[in-house]
Formats: sequence, structure tokens, C-alpha cells
Amino acid sequence: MDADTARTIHRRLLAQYPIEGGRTNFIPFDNPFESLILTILSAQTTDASVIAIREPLFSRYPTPEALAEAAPEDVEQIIRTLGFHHAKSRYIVATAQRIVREFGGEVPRTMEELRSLPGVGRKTANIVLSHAFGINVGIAVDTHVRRVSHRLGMTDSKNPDIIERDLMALLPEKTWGEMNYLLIRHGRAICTARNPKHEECFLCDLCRYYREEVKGKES
DNA sequence: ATCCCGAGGG
DNA sequence: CCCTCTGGAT
Repeated sequence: MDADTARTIHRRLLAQYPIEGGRTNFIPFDNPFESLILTILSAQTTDASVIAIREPLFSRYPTPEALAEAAPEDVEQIIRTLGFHHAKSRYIVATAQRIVREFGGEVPRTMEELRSLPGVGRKTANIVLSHAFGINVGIAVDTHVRRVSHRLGMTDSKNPDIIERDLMALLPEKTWGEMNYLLIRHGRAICTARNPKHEECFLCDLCRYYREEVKGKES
């Protein structure tokens, strides 16, 4: 993969998954609190499920202060269509409490502080830093990023550290956070682990996996 | 019926 | 490293 191809991929991904007014279809880049909570809730579920609980959740708990006072059982009712809702409801209430008590009501802006929040691990912290704050801490290589970048041919490795290095070498630093999000989004929407939707994919002409594993095996 | 694959805990 | 938590997609 050369930098020109990577740039073309970036351009097409952005056209398909537009980031308008600092807001994707469900994660706001300009509201760190909502961005953090929705990113925690996004683990192991679908975009549609997250979108469905967004308004009910934030109309009732619009701020860290409001969520910090919530009964986890009430939150659990609102998000019960997500997987792991029992743990997630506890995580986000505890996270809101910690934001209020330890960080003055503001979502913290460092990897270490973010990861001290309940339910926030390496991936969530990385996504929030790059999306909500525009801080390019690198590329969080989750399984979506790993699968999509490998299929496209942006890396030959399956080692997350090497994939991160390859992607950062291929892409301008200012696009890292955005590409991180775009690759995950594409992985969730089209380039799925099983039965990827080639007929809907706008990257087939650049895709190594399609070229070698799909097109190459048609009889 | 099985897989998904993030965070936390053992 | 291993396992568990869950609803939804397939």
C-alpha cells in the first residue's frame, strides 16, 4: 500500500461516513461527555442499538452531574436493549460520579485519567481522545481496525503494535483519529468479520482481500 | 445454535 | 493467559 492509495481510501471513507459539524451519525465529537458515554456503550453492540438509546438516555441525564445522581437500575432500563447493560449501566454512573468528584465535572483529557474511569479501557480512551478532543495519540487497533486494514492491504501484520505503526506511517498524523473512527465504522457497517458486504462496498477496487479471496475464487 | 470481541477480574 | 457479562445478527 502506498500513501496515495491510503489517501484515496480515506477520501472515500469520509464520503461514505461523513463527519458533519463535528458530529457523526451518533457520536458527537464536540461533546466529550456524550462522546465518552456513547463510546463505552458501543462495545459489543450495533450502531442502531446505540442510536436508539441516545435520546432517552441524554434527555434524562444530559450532564455528568445528572448521570452521577442516577440510580443504575433506572439507567439499566433505558439501555436494556444493549448487550452487557447490567455492567454498562453501573460503569457509566460510576464514571459520571468520578468525573464530578475527581475531575471537576469535566471529562479528563489524558490517557491515564480516562483509563481510570470505570468501563474505559485502551480502546475507549483512545477513541475519546482522538474524537472528542482531537488529540492524536495514535490508532487504537481493535479487531475492526485490524480486520479492515489487513483486508485492504494497509498492513501485512496481524500484530496490533505493528499494524498501528504501519497505519501511522501510511497516513498523515492529523487524519489518525478520524481514520481510526472511519475504519471501525466501515468494519461495523460493511467490512464485517463474517459475510462482508462486498456488493455494498465502495473499496473493492482497492481491496486486497476482495481481489485475492473473493474475485480470485469466482468460477 | 454460534459468534461477536470491550472491559474487568481471576 | 483465561473467563464472564448480554442482545442481536446470522
